[in-house]
Amino acid sequence: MDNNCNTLDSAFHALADPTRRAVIQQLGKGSATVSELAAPFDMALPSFMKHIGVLESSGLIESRKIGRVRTCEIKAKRLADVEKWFDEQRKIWERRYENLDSLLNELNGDKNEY
Amino acid sequence: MDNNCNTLDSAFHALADPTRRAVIQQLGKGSATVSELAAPFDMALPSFMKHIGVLESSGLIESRKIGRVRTCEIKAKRLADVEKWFDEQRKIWERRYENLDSLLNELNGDKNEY
DNA sequence: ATTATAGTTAGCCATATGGATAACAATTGT
DNA sequence: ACAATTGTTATCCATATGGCTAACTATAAT
Repeated sequence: MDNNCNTLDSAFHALADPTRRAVIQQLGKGSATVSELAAPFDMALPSFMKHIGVLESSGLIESRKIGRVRTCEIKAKRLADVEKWFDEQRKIWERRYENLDSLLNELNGDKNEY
Repeated sequence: MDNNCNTLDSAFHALADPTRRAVIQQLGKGSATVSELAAPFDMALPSFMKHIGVLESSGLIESRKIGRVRTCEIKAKRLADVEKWFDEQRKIWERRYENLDSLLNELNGDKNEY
């Protein structure tokens, strides 16, 4: 996987915002309209729509308008693409450890570093 | 996991840049100094150092200076924290599918949507 | 036909981001 | 001592981001 990758750039950027993550989480439960999605947030609609725009142009969601209502749904595949990046990183850095034990030890060690 | 979470904000933001993802990938292979990490990039050192700063303040890497050399290492746990967010999302949206087959069908369907 | 609903478009604004250069430490090598 | 190496600090700059309001369009609903 290429790190110099627009897809990952925009997906990670889209996820770097609590409003947008919350939208993703909500859409994980099922499709929803823009105003349904916007309801929990204390934010003007045009501002909220920008978040929808960022999510959609990142490929994490998709939407279509029927009548005056725009309905959004999550795109499972794009989330999977991002996870794949993590899988690949893990493969790389797990090579440094002879066995799973030393890896787990490092993970546990980190918990006590602060 | 709370979506309104500074840790995720800064980690996702840190990963939303190809230079920084490449640094993470390189550090996955082992610790390295700032100038070693900077070498592949056509970028002034102060600019590159900002990326290191972003990565470090996100908790994805850690560094310490010995003499005049600053050595960086990856922090496995923070990457794992981010992956955990994906795990939780997957748990949520997998509830919508009765079985793995319909899930896989949607994933395959997405491949042919363009 | 009016009115209410659901988005959209167009600006505006403050701050953050990602890059640069120039000048300055502080170590290390000769 | 002097020079080279390795970062660091201080500005500066253009653009992007995330919020707002005001005014608008298009589609129901009454």
